[in-house]
Amino acid sequence: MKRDSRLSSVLHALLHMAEHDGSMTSEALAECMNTNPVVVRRTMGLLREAGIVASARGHAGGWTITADLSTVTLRQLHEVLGEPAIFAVGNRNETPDCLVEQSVNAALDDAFADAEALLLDRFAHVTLADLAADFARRHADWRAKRNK
Amino acid sequence: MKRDSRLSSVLHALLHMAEHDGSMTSEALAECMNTNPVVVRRTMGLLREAGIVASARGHAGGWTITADLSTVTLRQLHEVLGEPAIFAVGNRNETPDCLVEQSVNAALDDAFADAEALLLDRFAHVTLADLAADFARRHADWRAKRNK
DNA sequence: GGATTCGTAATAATTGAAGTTACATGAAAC
DNA sequence: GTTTCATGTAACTTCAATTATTACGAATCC
Repeated sequence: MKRDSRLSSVLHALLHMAEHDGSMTSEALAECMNTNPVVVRRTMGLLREAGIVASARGHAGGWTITADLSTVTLRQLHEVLGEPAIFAVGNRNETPDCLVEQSVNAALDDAFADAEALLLDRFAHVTLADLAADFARRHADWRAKRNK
Repeated sequence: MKRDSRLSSVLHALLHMAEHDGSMTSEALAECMNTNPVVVRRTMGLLREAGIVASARGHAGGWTITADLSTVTLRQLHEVLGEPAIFAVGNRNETPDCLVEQSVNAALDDAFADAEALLLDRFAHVTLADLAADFARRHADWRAKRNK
């Protein structure tokens, strides 16, 4: 399967929107993310349902962030995207009759559950505002280097 | 992407082999794992290169475990399988020019790296002998329940 | 020598994300 | 009100990765 990069994509889009005054069209977002406007609409549509962004049609339409950046966590975004499977490796059969396989599954599930819990906890403590601040830092560094 | 279940498969196979006296053919392993003999050979071939199992051709041929069960960890098996990608989600672009995307990637990569480290550490502390012991426990429970 | 079993290459099936096309719907500009 | 711009969606195709299958060669034992 292809890797799911929607979380990465929406973060990229949201940060661009945060830096941009006014709304941005699907096409503009698609261009700066190297993808397709329809894909943008699909994923941004999920965020709209969650009240994180709003969309407007017609002239001067497009997408805007409606939520406070400091209240939106990566974990929330992960949930909004439908909590896609995090791991690319897993059990062959989730509900096996075979006792051997049950032992194997139990051991693996345990480890995966802990790793997932850690990841989601990390996600829960990173907000869009944090990312925006990190970007501002990088941007300042970049300008300092350029003007040196 | 389809989920990689080779680690699960290999563990299943190894535990069956551990319970079974003598060698087991690819076909027998394939049957108890609900898969194809060729798939078994492919994956077991990697374990053979690592010295964990041995194979013999012809009459009475098949696969046998050569390593001490208490020395083989899940982490080692993961490595033997080529350290497949653990996560099904990830960054859209690993080396972006865009500073925004660099911020996003940095945050995600950080969290993923920690989760991966935890997972591999857990894997490093589980041996085949542990799994065999867990199976023995389940098997005893099952027999007790059956004879009640 | 014949049956059995691994070894392996080549190819197809499967799965789910991502991309594309096409067209309908709604809002602003003129 | 008509044109233009933009979202909303359905349907379909492409793409990437694992897994399954077919086919045949090579080795081993009876």
